[in-house]
Amino acid sequence: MKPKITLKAIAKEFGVSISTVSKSLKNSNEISLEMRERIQAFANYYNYRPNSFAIKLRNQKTLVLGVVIPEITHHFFSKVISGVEQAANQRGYNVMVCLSNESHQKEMMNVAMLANGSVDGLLVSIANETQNKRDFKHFQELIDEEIPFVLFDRVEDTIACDKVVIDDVKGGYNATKYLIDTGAKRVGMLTTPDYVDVGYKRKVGYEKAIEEAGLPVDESLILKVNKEKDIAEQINSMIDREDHPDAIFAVNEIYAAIAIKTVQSRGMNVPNDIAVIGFTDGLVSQYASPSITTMEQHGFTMGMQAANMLVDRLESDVHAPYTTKVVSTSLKVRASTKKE
Amino acid sequence: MKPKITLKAIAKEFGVSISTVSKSLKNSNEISLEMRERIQAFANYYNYRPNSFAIKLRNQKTLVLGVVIPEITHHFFSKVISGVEQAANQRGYNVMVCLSNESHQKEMMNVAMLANGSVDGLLVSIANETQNKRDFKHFQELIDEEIPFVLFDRVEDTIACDKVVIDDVKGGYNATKYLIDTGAKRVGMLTTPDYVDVGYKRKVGYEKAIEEAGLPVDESLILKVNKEKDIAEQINSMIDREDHPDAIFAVNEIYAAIAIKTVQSRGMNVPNDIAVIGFTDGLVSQYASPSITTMEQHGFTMGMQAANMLVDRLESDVHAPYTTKVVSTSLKVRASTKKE
DNA sequence: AAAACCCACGAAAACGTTTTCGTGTTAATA
DNA sequence: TATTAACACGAAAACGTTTTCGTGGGTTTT
Repeated sequence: MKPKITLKAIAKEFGVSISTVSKSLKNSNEISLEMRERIQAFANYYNYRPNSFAIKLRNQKTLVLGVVIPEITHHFFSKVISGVEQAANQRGYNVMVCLSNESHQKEMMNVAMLANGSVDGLLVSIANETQNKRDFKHFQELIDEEIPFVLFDRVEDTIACDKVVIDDVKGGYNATKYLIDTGAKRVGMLTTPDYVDVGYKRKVGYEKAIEEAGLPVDESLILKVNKEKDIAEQINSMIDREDHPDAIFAVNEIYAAIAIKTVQSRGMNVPNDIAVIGFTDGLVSQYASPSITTMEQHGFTMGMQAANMLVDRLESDVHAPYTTKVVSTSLKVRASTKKE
Repeated sequence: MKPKITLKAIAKEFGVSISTVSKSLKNSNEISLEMRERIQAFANYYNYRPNSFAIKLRNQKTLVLGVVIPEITHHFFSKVISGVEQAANQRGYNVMVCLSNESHQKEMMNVAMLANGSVDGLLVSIANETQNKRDFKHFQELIDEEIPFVLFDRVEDTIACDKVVIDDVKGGYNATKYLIDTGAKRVGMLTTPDYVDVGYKRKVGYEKAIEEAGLPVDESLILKVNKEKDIAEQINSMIDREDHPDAIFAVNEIYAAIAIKTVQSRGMNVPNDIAVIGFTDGLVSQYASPSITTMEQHGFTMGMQAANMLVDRLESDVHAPYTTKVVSTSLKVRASTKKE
């Protein structure tokens, strides 16, 4: 990198002090108009830009927000990033993205790295492995060091901080209720292991809707998908029975899409034989055949909210009480479910 | 943020100089073992971490790579980010992501911002609008300031820098040739306006394959999709004719998916009546019905390559001659095309 | 006993800003 | 004419680190 021009160099050029140059460039009327104009013209010509490290060292602020997410290739998370980026930019901040790849180890490293002066605050969605191990000491360190952070989507209730969450219980409830309202009598569910917070909550909502409708909760219709094994095969075992469900609530769009393909491959029709509803409105839901009815998660909104909460705390009262914002889901009816 | 402990504070605590503390923490044998141990224990207890701004001010290095991409919600770009992130991390760098949202203005702002000391170098994929306007002066500024950068995927040949590209001409050629090899006689193409570099190149490959097969190039079968208008409608106008194509090469997976839905909605079968091949192996291609045959772009590989090129330049010879790496595509056969 | 050497540490510069507090000169006021 | 005010600028501290170059006191060598 070319050595950039500094105040010192300009000062030398004009035979004045550094302070004079600094003030001139800030257009301080402490300096004579003539001198100001000459220095400004010179600085402009040489494209002077203050050294950002020097500024940051002085201000102890980076104007950068750090984001740690489990996976960037999930449509939902990329939407969140977009939202974070937009809100951050509007408020004069930039965004640094780190990926945990669902690894506890990598999440800790990223958090530690970002907390170590790279950013003013962070936005984190917790990795599955971290939720499984229930090891949150890296967040405790943030609290000890008084570095503001907000948890979003995949949160942990016991951590004292700002949070932005989807109302997953309600989302699960509404999705299931919609299936029941459109005629389903036996609703199956494709979910994650219980340690995945959002999967668990959606299941709670699912069970609530089933019970409210006076239907029996059949544990054999709740499949906790093991991502390590063949997913289609696991789903197939639910469909390949006499008493297969007549509707399926999938906890994400991928499971929904695989379910649809599995149903179709067995010669059955979606939604007539088995209706399917997903979660997260990604590209797959839009372009699958049939297109998939789903619970929209509004990731973009969530990202904006989270970023704004963080900047609010950064710029106003750092010790304000913590709040939790709930972003509600909304039903997007498409072709994979029956009409009311 | 809690005021962090500094060398000065430790020095005061022990009644020694700052240099002694600094050296002790670096375990320099200039300092007596006893003093070293006492200081290290103290620093450790108070969780001392050097102030990163001070370090950066001193070293004039950030160990951060900036990335500017048009859209993060494109699966291809999120794959690239993953690759960049992994390669960067392996080599001790972090990644800062900025989105241009296909806007020329925002791209310029992001590049200027990142170049202004936030990062050691950048990775950019050019926004459509920039390609359309052909205004690349922000890159010229990077060159003038000698800030290393590498362009990837959406590049501009006239800019002097390192590049990583897909062999789009060959990809377009191979995709088209595969359609012809599996029996197509009239191959249509869904592409972008010509100013989108990658779309243009894929079209060149398409035409080459058509000509080589001794088929006529029918301009009316080449649809330059206007993203502002209803895409399905535009595609429909190509299918809704007596002499509709018997195969379609779509320049991305979204157009491919929409084409499939459009064909199906007209009561025709994919691939028997019209075969469809896409570009980019995203989730849509995997989960559409039928699943979509496509040219894999290997975004992850591309990201890793680009990041490594950048770090290589940063860490070794900054004035080495520029190179262009070509990442080849590969055909992923699925169900939207006929078998050979 | 003089010369050389080692040890353990400190002073200070450097990185580039911003900002407070002078200070010397000139012009306006009493 | 003496006092004050305005003006235009400079010195220096502060942000936190690293590193070079001393230096004083003690120990070992000839």
